[in-house]
Amino acid sequence: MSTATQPDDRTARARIRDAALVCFARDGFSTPLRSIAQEAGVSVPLITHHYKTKDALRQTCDEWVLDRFLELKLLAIHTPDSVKESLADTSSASVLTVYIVRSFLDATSSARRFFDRYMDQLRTIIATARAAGMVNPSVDEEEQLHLLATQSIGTLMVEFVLHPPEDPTLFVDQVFTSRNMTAYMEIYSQPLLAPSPAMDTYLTSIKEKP
Amino acid sequence: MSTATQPDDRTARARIRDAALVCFARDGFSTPLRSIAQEAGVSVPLITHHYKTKDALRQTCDEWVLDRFLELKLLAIHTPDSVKESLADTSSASVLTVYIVRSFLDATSSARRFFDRYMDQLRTIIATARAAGMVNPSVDEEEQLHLLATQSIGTLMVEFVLHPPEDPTLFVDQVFTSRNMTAYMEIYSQPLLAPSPAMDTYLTSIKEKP
DNA sequence: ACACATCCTGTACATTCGTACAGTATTTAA
DNA sequence: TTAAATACTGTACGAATGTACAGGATGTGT
Repeated sequence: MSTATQPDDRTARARIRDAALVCFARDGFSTPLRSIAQEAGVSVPLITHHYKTKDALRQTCDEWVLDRFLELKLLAIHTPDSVKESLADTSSASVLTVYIVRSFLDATSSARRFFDRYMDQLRTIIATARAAGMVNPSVDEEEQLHLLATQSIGTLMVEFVLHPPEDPTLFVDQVFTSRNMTAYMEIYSQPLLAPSPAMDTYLTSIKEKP
Repeated sequence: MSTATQPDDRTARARIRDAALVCFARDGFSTPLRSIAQEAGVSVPLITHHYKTKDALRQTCDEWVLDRFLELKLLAIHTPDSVKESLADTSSASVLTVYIVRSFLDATSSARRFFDRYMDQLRTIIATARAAGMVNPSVDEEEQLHLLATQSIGTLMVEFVLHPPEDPTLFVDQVFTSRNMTAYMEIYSQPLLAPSPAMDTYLTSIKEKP
């Protein structure tokens, strides 16, 4: 309540970064600097004064999101425990999620860094879940991890394209509905494909080959 | 062989459309009209002569890809039979696939049309596979279909971002490697999550609710 | 009080891009 | 053959955008 009436605590440099983060998440990285300046309440040249170029400003935002990446436990929705966690803190992490999805939609190198970071995060989660007997073993666990990470990020991307949120804050609430979670739980707990001779021979063959 | 020496059979209008298709797939929809003109070997105003605006040109390409959509059986990789089919015709369908992925990366309304079309296609495939006993039943089959379609397109998107092909022709060969297919087969034929009391109660609860 | 660094703004420039316009060649129709 | 429609090009204009430059306001150290 005390900070509510204060105009703005943050320095202009931080205000610009936050404004850029919001604009990038909401409108994509092709957002004009003029929009960011308006969002931050400053002039355009002040942006180039603090951050030399637009690319440098974006890099700063990337690093900032990368530092906050641990907040995004909700991306790891593959264990039923983490599902409940995801329902806790949404709005702050939602903007980060949308920002990352935007990075992937932009198809630049920063997406690769986010992906690597996410695989690291998911690796430990699945490892502990496997140790607890909650996750079954795999023929090639690293390759399976790669597929799970790809499916997770990809699902977010498609969901974002199909139902773009007017407010980036609401994205994760919009994605992880109970209807979606049902399909998620089922697809990962019960086999989709029925056992067949062809499938069995294929699966046993890849188990023998390294 | 006979057509190899002929300069170009196609009318300029068709050449422009094909060039736009290639440029859009390779460089994205922000490709300048000048690049398309160069690729087609014509002047820029000729493009605006045949297709009034750039958006109209893109719409024409969208319709053209939508008409050729049935060639893309390879997107339906969820049954082991269709896997073998996918190894047949690649290069022609690969450009279409990359074009569609670009549409999703662009996050415009045309992506929705592609998605609906793909769900229709996948629906019949899974229905026949289910009738043949190859695919197990689901609690909410339409919702499961939606998830499978989302995962398929999303996987293509992430794969495209992580390993962008220098030549759009080679994308599908690059994606559907045997290493990837192994993980695919396993994730859809053997449960990832081990049965647990919490999971069982969750699954039985959603089976009773409509 | 003064010099100086920092913060900040207004203006302007260069580039890129889609599109419009005027005009020329080429094909078609009568 | 002639007139008209069609295909095609060169030039240029207007809008959007990132960035550079000059200058003013503000605070800070001596």
